[in-house]
Amino acid sequence: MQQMMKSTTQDENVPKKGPWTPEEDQKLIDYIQKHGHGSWRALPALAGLNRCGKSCRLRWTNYLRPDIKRGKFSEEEEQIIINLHAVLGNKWSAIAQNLPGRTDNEIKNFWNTHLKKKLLQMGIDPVTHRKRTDLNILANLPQLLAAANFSNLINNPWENALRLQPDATQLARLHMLHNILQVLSSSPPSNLDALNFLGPNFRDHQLQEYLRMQAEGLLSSGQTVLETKDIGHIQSNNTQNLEITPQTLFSDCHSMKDTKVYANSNNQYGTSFPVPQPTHLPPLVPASPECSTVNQMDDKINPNDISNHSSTSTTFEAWGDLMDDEASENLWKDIIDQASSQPWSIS
DNA sequence: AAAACGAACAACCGCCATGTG
DNA sequence: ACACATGGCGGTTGTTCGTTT
Repeated sequence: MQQMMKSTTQDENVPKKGPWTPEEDQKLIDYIQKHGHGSWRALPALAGLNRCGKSCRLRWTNYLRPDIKRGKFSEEEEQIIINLHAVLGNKWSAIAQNLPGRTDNEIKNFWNTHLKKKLLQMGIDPVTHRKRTDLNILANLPQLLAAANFSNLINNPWENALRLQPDATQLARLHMLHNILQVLSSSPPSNLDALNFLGPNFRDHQLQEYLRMQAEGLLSSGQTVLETKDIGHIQSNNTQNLEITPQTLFSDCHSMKDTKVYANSNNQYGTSFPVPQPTHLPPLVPASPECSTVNQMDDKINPNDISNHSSTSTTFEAWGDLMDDEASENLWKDIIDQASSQPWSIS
């Protein structure tokens, strides 16, 4: 209550906060129409407003500007936003430049309140713009539980609860590996050798784990089984030069395959795809955006990625965030470091 | 009728990049 | 090269309003 009083009782020296009154709006409009905004910092005093310059700027750019289009977003605008978001991520200002009359703030709000939900209802992850697969993890739960000794669970529930957590982490890692292997094995056979870029530690340790889990049926049933001969092939060719590209490796992560992005000198983007399509591989999609630790990955999808690979290293950093734990921190750091040092990774 | 709740959106905050002296 | 000012940006919070109980 005291806080309420504080905000309503205006100190002359402290710039006012909160909603703008029609009178304030009119003062701002009048001043800018007569003089232009000039320096935003100087504007409030000159316009007779008890606001900070920043507040005036935001009020003008987001609400009062005469070229602002208000009202509901059209279907076409919706589609443009969705398409651009798939490419640009949360680059609201860049998206706004392709929607005349709409502000970045308006688009951001519209995304957060409408489009995000709409995509979720359609079963599309609003972060990755791919079909959601977080249920895949849930689908594995019965197998995970089966893997744990059920009688022990009854006798000693706490010990088993502690055991189960690392198993889940390991499973997540193996899913990651599985996806990498699938991408590699779907490429020409020589590219399978590229797995070696992950380094001997990774290869020996994780492949063994992968095979073990596969043998024990801990990988989800719909996934392609990697044959042992392929593993042997990988293991026997350590020295071959690498041809793998981020596009190859991440074709599973990003739906950029058929996407063309155009950018003009005004930083305006255009895309030539309707809606990103799922690829043939089981996607490597984080769970819901709200609880995912790899949300940042969507930021890695930007037009620059298409023309060069400047953000590849940060993509691997995101992987690092996902994968890290104390037990195998060094192992995964090795992987990330090695991947980052590849020719296609520009730091 | 009114309290509780949730959706929508305006506004703010903090960080960062850029320009300027 | 450095410090400072300014403006842009994305994330978050606060307020309002409609709906439900």
